[in-house]
Amino acid sequence: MRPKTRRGQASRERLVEAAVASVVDHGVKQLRVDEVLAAAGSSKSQMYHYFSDRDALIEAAVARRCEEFLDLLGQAFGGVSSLDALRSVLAGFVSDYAGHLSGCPVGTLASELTAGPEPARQRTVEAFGAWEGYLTAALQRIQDAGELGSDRDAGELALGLLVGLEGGMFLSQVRGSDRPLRVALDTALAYLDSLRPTLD
Amino acid sequence: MRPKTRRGQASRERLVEAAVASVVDHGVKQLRVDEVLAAAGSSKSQMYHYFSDRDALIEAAVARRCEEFLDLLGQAFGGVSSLDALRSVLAGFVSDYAGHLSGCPVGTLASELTAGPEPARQRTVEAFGAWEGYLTAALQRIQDAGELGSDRDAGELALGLLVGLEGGMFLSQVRGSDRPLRVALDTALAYLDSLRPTLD
DNA sequence: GACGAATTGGACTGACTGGTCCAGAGTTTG
DNA sequence: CAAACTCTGGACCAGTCAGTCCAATTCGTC
Repeated sequence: MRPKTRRGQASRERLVEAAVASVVDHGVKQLRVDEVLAAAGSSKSQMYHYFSDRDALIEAAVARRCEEFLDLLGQAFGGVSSLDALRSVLAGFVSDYAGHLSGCPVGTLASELTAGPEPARQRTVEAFGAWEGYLTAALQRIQDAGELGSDRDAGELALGLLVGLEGGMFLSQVRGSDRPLRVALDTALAYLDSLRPTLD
Repeated sequence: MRPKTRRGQASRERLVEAAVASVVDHGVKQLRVDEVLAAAGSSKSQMYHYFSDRDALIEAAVARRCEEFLDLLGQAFGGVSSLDALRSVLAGFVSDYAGHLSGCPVGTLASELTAGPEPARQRTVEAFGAWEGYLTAALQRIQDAGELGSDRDAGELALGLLVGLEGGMFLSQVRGSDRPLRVALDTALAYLDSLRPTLD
C-alpha cells in the first residue's frame, strides 16, 4: 500500500532506508524485521501497513540499493569514449574497492537471492543488464573513435569485462586482497589494447 | 570427537554426507540440523557426539565438498601442457556447467561464508588457492613447451583465468544462460593465443 | 470542530530450531 | 562374562522471529 500523507511517506522511507542498511550490513537472509523496525524507530503495524510481508520489504531495499549503485556506474562510464578514459575509470573503481573489499553491491545481493524471492532476484538481474549496457555503450564509443577494430563485437567485450569485474571483486573479497581485481582488469585492458587497429 | 568403532565411523560418515547434500541443496545458512538428522537416519545425540555444534558439522561438509571438487579439477588440469589441451579441458568444463548452471561449488560456499564461521570459510579460501595452483602449473607447462612467451607471468595469467571462471559461472547462474561463461573463457583463450611467441 | 481515513504502538501468538540431557542399547576388552 | 566405554533415541527446553490484532492517535477535509 502506498502512503497517502506526508507523514506516511516519511515512515515508509525510513523503513526502506533501514532495510537497505540492514541488508548491506548483515545480508538479505539475515534481515530481521524487528531490527529494521528499531533502526527506523517504527513499529510492526507500520511495516505491515506499507508492505505485505518481509519479502516485500526486502524487494524494496534491493531495488533501492541497485538504483543507487547504477546511478554511480552510469555517471562513471557515461563519459567514457577512449581506452585511456576507460583505464582511468577502472583504476578509480579498483582503488575505491580496495578500500573496503566488501563485495560487489549487486553481486552480493544476486548471490544471496539465487534461491530467494523471485521479484527481488529479478531486480538484480536487471541491474546487471543495465551495467552491461553502460559498458557496451562505452566500448561502442571507443570503437567509433577508432580505438577498437570495427570487426570486434562491443557487446561480447563488455560482457567479458563485466565478468572480470564481478569475478575480480568476488575473489578479492574472499582473499581480502585487491590483487585478483587488479590483475583481472589489467589483463582485460591489455587485451583491449592488443585489439587496437594497426595503423598501416 | 572421533568415532572409535566401525559403527560410529559409519554414523559420522552418514552425517557428513547428509550435511553435504543439504548444503548443496539449500545452502549453508539454510542447513537445518533436524533435516540432516532425518536424512541420515540419525538422532540429535549422535550428531552432538561427533560434532561440537552446527558450525562444526558445516565445516566438515564444506571441507568434504571442496575436497571432492578439487579432486576433479586436479585430474582435469593435471595433464594439460598445451594450449589445445587447455582449450579442450575448458570446453568440457563449460559444457558440463551448462547442464546445471548451479554456481561454482566452491564459489557458492565461499560467498555464503563471507560472514560465516571462520574455520569453514578458510576451507574455501584454501580450495581457491589449490585451484589457482593447478592453473598456474598448467600454464607453466604450456610456457615450458614454448607456447607462451617466457616473459609472461604464469601466476598472473592463472589468476586472470580463475577470475574468468568464477565470474563467468556466477553471471551464468544469475542469468540462467551459459553465455557469460562461454564468452569469458573464449576471450581468455583468445588472449592467451595472442601471447604465443612469434616464431621468427 | 467533527467525521472518516490514515497511521501508530506494542502485546501476543504460533512455528521453528539449536542445543541439553539421560536412560538404555551395543561393543570392546581384560 | 562383566565392567567400561561407546553409541543411540527422543523428550524437553529456551530463544528467536514473522506475522496478527486492536485500541489509540493523528491527519485531511468539509
